[in-house]
Amino acid sequence: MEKIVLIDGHSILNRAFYGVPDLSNAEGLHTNAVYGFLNIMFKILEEESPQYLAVAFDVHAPTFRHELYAQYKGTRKPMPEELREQVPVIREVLQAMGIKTVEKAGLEADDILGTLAKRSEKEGLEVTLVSGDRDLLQIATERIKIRIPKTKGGRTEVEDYYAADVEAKYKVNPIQFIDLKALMGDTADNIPGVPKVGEKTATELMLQFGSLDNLYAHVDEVGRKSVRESLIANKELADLSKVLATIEVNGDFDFDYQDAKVGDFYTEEAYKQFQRLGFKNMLGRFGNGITDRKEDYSDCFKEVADFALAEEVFGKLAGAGAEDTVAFDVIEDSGKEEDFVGLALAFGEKEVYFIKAGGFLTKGYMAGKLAEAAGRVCLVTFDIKKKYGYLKTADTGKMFDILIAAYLFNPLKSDYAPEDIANEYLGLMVPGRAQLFGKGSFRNAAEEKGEELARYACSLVYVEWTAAPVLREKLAQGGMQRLMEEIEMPLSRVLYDMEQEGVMVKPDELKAYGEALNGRIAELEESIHKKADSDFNINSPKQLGEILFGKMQLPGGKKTKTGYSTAADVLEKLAPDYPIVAEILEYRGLAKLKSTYAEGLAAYIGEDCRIHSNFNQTITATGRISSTEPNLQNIPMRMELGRLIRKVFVPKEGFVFTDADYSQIELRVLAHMSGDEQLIEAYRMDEDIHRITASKVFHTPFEEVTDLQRRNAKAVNFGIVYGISSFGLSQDLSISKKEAAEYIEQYFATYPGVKAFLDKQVEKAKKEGYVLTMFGRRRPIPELGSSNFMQRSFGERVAMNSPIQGTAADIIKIAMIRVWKRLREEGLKSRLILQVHDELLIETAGDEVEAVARILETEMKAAADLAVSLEIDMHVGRNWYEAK
DNA sequence: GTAATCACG
DNA sequence: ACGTACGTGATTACT
Repeated sequence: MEKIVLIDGHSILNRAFYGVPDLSNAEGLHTNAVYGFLNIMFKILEEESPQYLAVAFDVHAPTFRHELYAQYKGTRKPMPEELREQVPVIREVLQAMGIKTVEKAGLEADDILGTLAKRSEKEGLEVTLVSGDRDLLQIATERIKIRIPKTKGGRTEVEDYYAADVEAKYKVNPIQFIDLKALMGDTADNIPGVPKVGEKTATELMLQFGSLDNLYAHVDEVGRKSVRESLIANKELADLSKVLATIEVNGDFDFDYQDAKVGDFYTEEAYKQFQRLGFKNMLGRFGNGITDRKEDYSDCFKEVADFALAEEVFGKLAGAGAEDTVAFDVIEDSGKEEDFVGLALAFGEKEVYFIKAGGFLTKGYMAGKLAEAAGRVCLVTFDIKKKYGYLKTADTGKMFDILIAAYLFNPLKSDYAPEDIANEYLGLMVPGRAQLFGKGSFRNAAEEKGEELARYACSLVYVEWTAAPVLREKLAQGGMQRLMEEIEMPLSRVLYDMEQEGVMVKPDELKAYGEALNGRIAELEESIHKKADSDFNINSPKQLGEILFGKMQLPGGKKTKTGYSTAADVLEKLAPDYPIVAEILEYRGLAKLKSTYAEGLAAYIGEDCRIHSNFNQTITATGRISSTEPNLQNIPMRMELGRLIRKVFVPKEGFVFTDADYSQIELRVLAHMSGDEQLIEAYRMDEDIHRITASKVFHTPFEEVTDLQRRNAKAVNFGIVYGISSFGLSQDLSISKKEAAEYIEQYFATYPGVKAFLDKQVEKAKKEGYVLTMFGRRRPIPELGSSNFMQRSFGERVAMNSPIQGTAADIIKIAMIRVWKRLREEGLKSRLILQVHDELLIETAGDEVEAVARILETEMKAAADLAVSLEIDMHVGRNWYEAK
């Protein structure tokens, strides 16, 4: 069936304005609302693929409903200037994209949409109506879907309503929804409603009487006296509200569906508009090929097809000197020989080559040539960690990874694809891999789309070669040159080695561990099903919530929008009183251990009996490393049963594990960065820091601090690092918000330097838009510009936390590099194999235990020079359990 | 593909 | 009044 998408122009623009942080283009024109509007529109279009599209706008002329409203309450609240100036802009952009806009004097956008929706439905079209305004829910039917986009946590989510969904949510059908609104009113839409009647009462009244007319016909049957009297006294207001709430569905205007046919949005004109507005990452939607509309460099791309040319290209590489920069990329999906499809090299903007694999280019030959150049020539690539296998050398001094550089420049992005980097830093459009080959492999592309593959490979190294100096310069300007050269680039080499080494696990013991859980899991499952008198799926939060809070009527239901919350903190409160809840918690714990750890880890054990996890360097917002496939940074520790899994992580024959972790590195970093004398002094005392804090905060002699006081002080210490809020602390300690606030106040009175430091971070972030670690790593905080309270508060906490967490991350990275170097330089057999944020694990040769201990101790402590000492805890053991 | 849950620092 | 601790990744259920 054909489909039409109708968009409520002003309402979506409005949503976008308040949902997207303030943006402006080079001319200083505000663009955030236009940007957000287009994002929402593209998302909807991708999901719906309609044949027709139209956007409705209000005309700025008085309308019937405006007048009624004016009689009721003066004039409409004025639009902020920053938004007002964007209204003509979005119209121009839509026009440039060939998108139909509709407006009609005397009709509001709502009325146009209502009319078009009903008309289109009669024409036999499926209708999707996009608005930020719940008013339009009254239009919903089985074939008219209302979509309401919401910005949540930075990204847009869309709520969908067919008629049935309206009923499910509001308990009234779309027609009754008008009367419901008339009763309860809506301040956002300037519908007065009946005083004393809010959402709850209105819903009750609608359920009882079915309609506004029927309600007034039987108004004396209304139970509550105050409501009844208000209804009678305000009948006129109710009628007015109903008129205000009713959307016109028989508007009188012409609409030619041919004008609304979806065509190619990506016109020359639209391109110019997007460029003017500075929407670089949307430029990627236009066409294929490098088309910056100035010069098409792809003319200079060469696919190397004969041996002589290949020799010439490799000769160029061999002839390149220390001052020359060569960008290279290996085109492959895995390290397997058969997946290798070619090598791309760029010696300059106009010297770009793709050498196809096979024939005269083997992987070994390529590796030899690359290794020869490595360390001698400036080498640039994207994601260098994947290429160290070919480069051999451990010296990263002359290497530059544009992926890492782009990450450092803005660590908040979820994707740093080369084509995005080209867009952002070069203002260039290049075809992305997915765009050219979809999900297909390179090998497949080589067979079926040889020409595109060559072009892709060439544009890849072209981008690398061209973007590297731009990024270098940007990093230098941002004060991150040393961070890049001395920390991140060397670290990438360390991470490569760690991935190669992997960690040995005992498959049989892991299997036995998993099987040992089965008995108890089955026992708990049976008991839970019996107690609930239902064979439901305990793993389904939805079913579980319905059983516990619905069927069994346990107290404390409600929480998430999709149903009852069954999270551990909710269940833990019930566990003492309800055996079934305690069993569910135990079941959950065991199921997690079995699925994620016992079975999950087993799937990653290689033929060498080792797990080679990925250590990602360009994921986190703060500078930490992350681990995937599998995540080895969240192996159980806190509970004994889970902790036992660590016994299956073992060193190889003749080796032991040495594990060293920093003692409270974040708090020490805080002491240093804040310069708080009291906190620094506390650390110099070389005593239990939480106990000292408790003693100071609760004015208790050190020796008399109770366990509870210590526990509370510890929680406050953690809270400070997280960007304290009294609510968060109260949740953690199960105390009142007031008490939590008092703890915090006492804490700040004790450590005034800490308070000053945290305030300064927030202030800086508000002024500059970012915060810094000790080593110059930046974390931008766009949330602070938000008009949304919650987002802004989040931004404030992030401003407090990031410098601390990020500096700690910097320090352990430095330690890793230093430890790794020493192990190599001293010719030791021991290897760094894991990092868990504040912890390093070394697979230590039996005869190197003392040397390794010395290296860890020295290098971890010397990684940074702080006002307080860096302390470590170190253990040696036959497995990870014993070593930790 | 997203939400809920829970493992770690 | 707003509704929260900071940073991650894997699994499961379900749309």
